[in-house]
Amino acid sequence: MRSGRVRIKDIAAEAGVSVTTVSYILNKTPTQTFSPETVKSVLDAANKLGYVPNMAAKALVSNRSHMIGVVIPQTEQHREVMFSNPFYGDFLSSVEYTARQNGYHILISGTNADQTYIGVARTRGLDGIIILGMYMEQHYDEIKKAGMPVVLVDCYVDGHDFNTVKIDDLQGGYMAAKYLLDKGHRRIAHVTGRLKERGVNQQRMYGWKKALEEAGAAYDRSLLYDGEVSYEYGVILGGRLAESFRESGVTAAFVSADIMALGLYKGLKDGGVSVPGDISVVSFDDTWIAGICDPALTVVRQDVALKGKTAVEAVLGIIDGGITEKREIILPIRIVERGSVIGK
Amino acid sequence: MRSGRVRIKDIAAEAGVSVTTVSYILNKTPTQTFSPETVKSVLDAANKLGYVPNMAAKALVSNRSHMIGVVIPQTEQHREVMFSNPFYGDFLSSVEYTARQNGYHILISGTNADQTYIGVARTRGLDGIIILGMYMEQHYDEIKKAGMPVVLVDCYVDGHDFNTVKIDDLQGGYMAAKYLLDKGHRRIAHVTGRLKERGVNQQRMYGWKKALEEAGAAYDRSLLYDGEVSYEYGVILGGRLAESFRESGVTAAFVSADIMALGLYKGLKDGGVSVPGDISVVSFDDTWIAGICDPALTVVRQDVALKGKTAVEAVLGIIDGGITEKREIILPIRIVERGSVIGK
DNA sequence: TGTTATTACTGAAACGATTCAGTAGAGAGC
DNA sequence: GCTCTCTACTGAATCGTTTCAGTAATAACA
Repeated sequence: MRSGRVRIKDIAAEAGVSVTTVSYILNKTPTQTFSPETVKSVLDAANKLGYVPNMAAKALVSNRSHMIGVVIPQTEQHREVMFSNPFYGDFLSSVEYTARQNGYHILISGTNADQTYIGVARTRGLDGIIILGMYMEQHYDEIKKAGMPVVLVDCYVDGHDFNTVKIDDLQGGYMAAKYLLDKGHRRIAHVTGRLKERGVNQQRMYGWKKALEEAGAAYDRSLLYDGEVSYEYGVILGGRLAESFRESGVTAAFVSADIMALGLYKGLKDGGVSVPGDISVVSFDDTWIAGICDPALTVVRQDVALKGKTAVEAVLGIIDGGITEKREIILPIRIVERGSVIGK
Repeated sequence: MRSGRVRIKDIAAEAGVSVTTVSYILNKTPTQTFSPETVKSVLDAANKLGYVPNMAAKALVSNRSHMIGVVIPQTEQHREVMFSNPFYGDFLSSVEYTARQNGYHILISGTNADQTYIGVARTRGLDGIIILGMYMEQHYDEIKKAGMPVVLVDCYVDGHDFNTVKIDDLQGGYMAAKYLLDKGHRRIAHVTGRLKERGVNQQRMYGWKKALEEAGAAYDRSLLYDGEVSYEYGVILGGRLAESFRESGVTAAFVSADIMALGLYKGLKDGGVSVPGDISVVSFDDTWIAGICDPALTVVRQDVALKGKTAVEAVLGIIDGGITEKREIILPIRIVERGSVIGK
């Protein structure tokens, strides 16, 4: 049943040339020249026999797996990779596509206790890795030592010399709050998650705070709603916001992720608070769900697909040797106005 | 900078034993016995040197890559793998997790014109593949010939002898329509996509039709709304449904995917038709978005995570040689009542 | 004491590619 | 006719494992 594997050796026999010749011709090695007839006979033989290269053998000798790893955060309660998070989904679609266009495959993996991702990466011989939003000081040395091309996405840990792709999250938070301030809002809550971690949310919060302070608008701890970046926490925090709605005087909220914003909608609605009637909402990211809720979310938009593409190109740039110096790529963001904000 | 790779040979030298011994000890080969001291010295040496196995070499000699491929449908307009589709996202999370628990990694890939997935699978030496919802008669022979462990998920093409994991989609459609009929609805539209393809949607439609016919309820072509399985098409079809709402007498709709149901909500709302006030909606799948819309969707629920887990276990069963006969696994479904249906 | 098992370990051939370091023959230049 | 350069091609080592087929030494059995 199992089709006996065709090897380069079989092609060589069929075409009456050496294994070396077949390898050179199949790989179109530019430094080697062959007569058109030889080329044709090798190609024909390969075709006729149904040759399929063996990546394991290629990888072993060339030390190139043509795979890049993608590390996606997991939380403790969530032992699975969160493909369903729209941000990760959009990002991965783009990463997979760009990699594939360049002849690479991606190996997505969460990490578990007994295996660090870098261990997997070395075992699998990954050519490079893209690490998404990891709070990774503890892994820094290990990664460094592995000497593997690495691109960090959305990483705010410093003291490393890895290449980075990100947006200006502080500026994004600032834009969001400024936008609401310009619309006449004065008490603007911020709904976010994992604020203690040195990540994008912390930056967005700083931006929000900065805008409030600059405008001389009230800023106090009670305006800050911190939880997890999830729909469920959006609901919870929305509930809290609704509860204190009357006395707090809050008229707008800046939410640091679309998925939380949807939860917030639900929490507010259940608490009898309407969007944007009672509270205007600005969200962040502009994943595909931002457009499908009601009212559609006004957001600070980042191009997640571009981010994925850029990350792949960056890691490929290191792998192929072009890029050697440390580089930080900051992608643009902008406000996209939809229906979740009204002026005050 | 780059840490010189540690090989088994280096461990052997360090521990003063042969390469063979190291290999056996590291792999805990059950047929081989060694003295405790030897075992310890090898393990210590491996640890001290920071040994990381080389999967490419392992794969080359053992013909096992410990990777399984996952094929996710792409459409023509969508050249990227649709991670963002909640169904695929939920499925992949589960597949990745289950695979990882079993020491496997998954290779997700779309296909492009010049490379069939099976070609990738053979080149990469994948140990097995999970094919999701593919209308794959044209690939049947190729896959068959590759002699690779395959599990088909949600596949309704017959004449093959591959293992299959699915639900009873016809029964699911029947349940949805029956549920609405029992609630007193008589004119029940069906909103779906890619009906011409021999896939799950066709089956669900047959089930819907069967229930209508059994109940002696009206069934005519005008009740059928066919498009693509996407949010956008949900909006379009919702718009059409809203347009003809007054004269059609439709009071309920059975939608064949959550993502379309969300679109339908939007289309109906824009057309001035309310859910469930004017039209009750039953959706299908129960992905994470089914609970977050308003009103939350009453759905025919399938356990997508279980489906992913089952698919991985099935393919692992073939790989490890346990399962050889053709098997068809049908997972259970049930109605989950939420807020999108009212009685008539 | 001689045969047979058992334990602990090893040598070397694979696996399927790549690529360095050639070689043989033809043509050019003088 | 001699060297030199090119073109077209090849032999063999190498990548890091696994695993078959041993071997030598000791223990068990008759």
